[in-house]
Amino acid sequence: MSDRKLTARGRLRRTQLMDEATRLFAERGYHPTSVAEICARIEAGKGVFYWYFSSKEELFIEILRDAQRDLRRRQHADISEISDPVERIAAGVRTSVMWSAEHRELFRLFEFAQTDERFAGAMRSGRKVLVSDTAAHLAEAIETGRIPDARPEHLAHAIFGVSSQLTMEFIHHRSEPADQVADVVVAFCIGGIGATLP
Amino acid sequence: MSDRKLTARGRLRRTQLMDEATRLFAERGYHPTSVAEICARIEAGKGVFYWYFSSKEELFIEILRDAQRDLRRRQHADISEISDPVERIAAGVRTSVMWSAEHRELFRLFEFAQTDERFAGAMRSGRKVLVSDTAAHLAEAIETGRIPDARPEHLAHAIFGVSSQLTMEFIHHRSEPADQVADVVVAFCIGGIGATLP
Amino acid sequence: MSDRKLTARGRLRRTQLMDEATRLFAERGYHPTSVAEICARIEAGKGVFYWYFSSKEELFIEILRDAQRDLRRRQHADISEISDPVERIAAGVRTSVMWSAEHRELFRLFEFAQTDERFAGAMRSGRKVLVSDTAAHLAEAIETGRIPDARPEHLAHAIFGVSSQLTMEFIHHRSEPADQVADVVVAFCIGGIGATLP
Amino acid sequence: MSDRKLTARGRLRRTQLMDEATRLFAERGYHPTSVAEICARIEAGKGVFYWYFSSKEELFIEILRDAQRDLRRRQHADISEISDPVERIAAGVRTSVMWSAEHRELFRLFEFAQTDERFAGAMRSGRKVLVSDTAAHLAEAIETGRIPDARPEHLAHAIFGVSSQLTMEFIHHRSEPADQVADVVVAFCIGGIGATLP
DNA sequence: GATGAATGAGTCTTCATTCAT
DNA sequence: CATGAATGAAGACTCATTCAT
Repeated sequence: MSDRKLTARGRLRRTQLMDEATRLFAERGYHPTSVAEICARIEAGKGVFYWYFSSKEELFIEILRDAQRDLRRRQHADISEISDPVERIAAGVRTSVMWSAEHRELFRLFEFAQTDERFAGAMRSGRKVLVSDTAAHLAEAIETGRIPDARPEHLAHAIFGVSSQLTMEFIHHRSEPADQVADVVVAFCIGGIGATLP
Repeated sequence: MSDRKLTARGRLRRTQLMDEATRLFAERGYHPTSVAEICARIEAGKGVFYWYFSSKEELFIEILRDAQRDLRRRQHADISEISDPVERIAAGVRTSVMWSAEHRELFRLFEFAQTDERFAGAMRSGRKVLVSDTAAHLAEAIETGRIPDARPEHLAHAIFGVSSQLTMEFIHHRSEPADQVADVVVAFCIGGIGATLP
Repeated sequence: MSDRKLTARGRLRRTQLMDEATRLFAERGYHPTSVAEICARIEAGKGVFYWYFSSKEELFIEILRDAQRDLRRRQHADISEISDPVERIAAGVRTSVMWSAEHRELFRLFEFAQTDERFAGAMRSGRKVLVSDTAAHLAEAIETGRIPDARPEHLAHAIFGVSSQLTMEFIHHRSEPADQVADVVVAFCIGGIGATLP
Repeated sequence: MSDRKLTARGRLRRTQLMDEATRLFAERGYHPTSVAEICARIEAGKGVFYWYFSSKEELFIEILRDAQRDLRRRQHADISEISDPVERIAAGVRTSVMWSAEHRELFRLFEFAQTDERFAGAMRSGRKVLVSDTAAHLAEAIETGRIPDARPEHLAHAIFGVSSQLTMEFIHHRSEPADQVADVVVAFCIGGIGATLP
């Protein structure tokens, strides 16, 4: 389905569909959003949807994958030149908070996706990638004695938990400035892994 | 609805309904579980359901509230006699991890509830209570100079995030022993708030 | 589905549904008839249908089975007391022509069912039963020297073909009197198997 | 539509379309086969279809007509030189069985076409032609005293019924050799009309 | 208190057909 | 001639909810 060759206009339509769906899914949830409504919003017949996606489910998975890919790309870009592993972790965390602040809708989708059997798999594997990036830096920090010994995976998930929770509560619900929240997250995590920043 | 006076048998029926619903909602999600199925499982007609609950939505909210109440009660019991605020926090965290380990299904329900407009409100207020308990201990710790200055609410949410994430990943998905995971959570959080335990 | 216990009213509803469906399927075909229409005709909501049948397909198969069972019952009744195998065959053929004359709609359903993969199986097994009844009489006739040797199955199917075709053309399309058509069928078949009637 | 002047390539495309449609209709039925699928199979856009046929219905009718024409042509060829009417009938029957054996798919299409209002008409008139060819030979046989008096049309339809049924069951389903089945058909029919072959 | 039955709006999806390019 | 894209009516089926008995 997603491998069909599309014209320029086709690509546009497909993107419209994904954007609108993302918005609606985030606003009212996956189940309460109907295919019909997504189409209506972009002023297209119900049929277009099925020209570009084979099912509502497939569309959602596609959105999820795209988003995870995007976040990861950005983290790589922001981190690549940093040599100290702890600073790398701090930068990665900051990036992820900022990204979530900018993509409120995608963030919500991630939350939901974790709770539905059908998408939990896709989410888990996506999260695994993100988390194991962090875990690698942590392993390096432990080996070089920068932080005390511990299981990198445990720490990486803890970091992930802090970022998610604070982003959701303070950025999305209370609209505090994203960079200040990021500071808090970084501080907590650095303390949590037993490191100090110069 | 919930204030109706029930006979002993009535109370039993009601509890059966809630238990079965909890199981099914956790297993396959709220939307994919139909009222008909819940009733079928306890071998009752669909009418029974509407005798005890005015809607599927109400039932779910009731489940949520019960669960939050239960967790809080347990935390109070486990904490009440501890005088050091940091130790109190540690004990509270440990309790919450253990509780989540024992109530896998309720934990999943919490996750979902956060993602649906209809239940997010109920969840937020419930979480607020839990979190503000922790925040109170943190405020005390800050005032008494046990930990460096910071916004208690920020820290409380960070703690909540670590507990949730590690519980989900390591206890529910990977089945690591709950108390060991609790140790990790506690250690990370103590470090995160800048404290040390004797 | 079909094993649900029904009240008197329930049984009535179910029968109404089957009758109306039979009529519509026969009139315009299986595919062109929608579940919605069947329900509308008996002035019921779309949901009733699915209370009694798990799918449109299941309903059709049920109709088919009922009909085959009915025809067979009637043949048994009409034949049981006849001792000469050839006369038994003649009587059976006559019964089947008369039955088809009376149940024009069911006859049409049989025709269609043969052409659709999903129902061909059910039809084939139903037809097999009918045909093998005839084949048994033929075998007896051959053994007792009443008719020349030949494969009973071949003959039975030939008889089946003659009945079907003449019923369809002359009774259903041209409305000739059923008993006269039955005479023709019997005469042709008796000649076909190489017998003579006293 | 069908009278449009086509280039060589156009004729090829049109034939491909008909062949593929015949195959698919026979395999899974008329309704379950979509225009899109037919086009996909010959690797053409959906537009092509509507360049050559004005509708799915028209295509099907065209297939039907072509087939009936072909069968009739072949019967004429096989019969033309035979002077005895009974032998002519026997030869015609044999031809029709052999043709059906070779064109399994078309045979299935005929069966279905009879059951759908839209095509029943086309089928009936086609069958009428075939049957009245046979009826003519029968009339001659009756006039010349070769067989006992009876209504030629009745007999012709009976013959048709025997051929169809035995072909379907023994050739198409049980794969018995076509010529042996043809022998059975011929024998039964000769007996049925009260004739004997020298 | 409880049940079988009914309702009908709403869901996803399919498909014949049309049309701009 | 051909294609990719679009349309939207129609279809099968689900489900929360209601109600007569």
